[in-house]
Amino acid sequence: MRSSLFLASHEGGGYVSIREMSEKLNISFHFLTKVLQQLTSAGLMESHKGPKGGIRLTKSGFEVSLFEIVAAIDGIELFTECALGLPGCGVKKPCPLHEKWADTRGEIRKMLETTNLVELAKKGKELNLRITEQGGFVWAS
Amino acid sequence: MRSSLFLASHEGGGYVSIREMSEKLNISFHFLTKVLQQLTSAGLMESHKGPKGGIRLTKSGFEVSLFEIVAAIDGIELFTECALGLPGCGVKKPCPLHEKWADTRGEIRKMLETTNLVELAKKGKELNLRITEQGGFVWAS
DNA sequence: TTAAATTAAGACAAAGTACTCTTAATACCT
DNA sequence: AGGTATTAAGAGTACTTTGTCTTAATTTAA
Repeated sequence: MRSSLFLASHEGGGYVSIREMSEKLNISFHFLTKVLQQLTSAGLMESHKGPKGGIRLTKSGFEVSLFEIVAAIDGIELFTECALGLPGCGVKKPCPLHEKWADTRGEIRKMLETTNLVELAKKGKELNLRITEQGGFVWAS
Repeated sequence: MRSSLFLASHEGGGYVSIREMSEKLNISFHFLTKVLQQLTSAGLMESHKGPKGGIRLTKSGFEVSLFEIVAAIDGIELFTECALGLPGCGVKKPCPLHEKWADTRGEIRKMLETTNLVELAKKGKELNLRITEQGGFVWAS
């Protein structure tokens, strides 16, 4: 999410090197690379090798919601599975928690789905909100 | 949660053996024992050794919310930590997601806090809702 | 055409979580 | 008192997740 926000705030929309991003966000280069590979294969980002290469949001990535990022990294099990772990739990064969949990996970999902990456980055830049530990307010130029 | 619901539906309120519960709920005996130890040391349940021994909800355990069960097993980090993992994220030094995530985790917490164990068990018994995989509707007698 | 700068991929390692097993402690019953 | 049924505790194992490292592939630029 932090890397996605970083890229979304990158006005030019050009490629940003993973090395640079890893330093600005204080994330291990190799680890960040792995995460970005996942987001790339999910179609949210695209990469380019070689000098002047790097990574950027795809066109659709710019309009992507936080939900799609979560889904790409963690999957959607959270939003589909029974709170008690019972297989096949649903309206037909519900567990006692089914209804309440369905509501609640719906709220979580709604929040993620209605939160747009670019909006969030814009707000972050305007209000100078932080995306690094140090409270450094590092946004892509 | 399943074991707590099972005990909450146990009318007499007497001790139920872990062995019996593990068989009815289809949970490994040793594993269930560990989980129940956590709930016991959190004060939600009390145990008794020897023949006729077992485990039961404490007085307060009967009025406990799901939140207390979650807190005893998984801790409360989910309800206090920053969605981006930034230390010290709060109203003073917020991340761009802070407000939305604070709202959402509040919803989750509210649901858990306002859901009472005994109520849930009662509803479960009345509507014959399941707490086992097989769709067996096994509630304590 | 070669060197350098980059990401990709997969093997590897470490840490954390979930689960199991063995032994000890305790309580009941005869 | 002694045997048996039970939970407690801690060590141990296995699985999953997280994170790292090495090597390969690709692209640019001189």
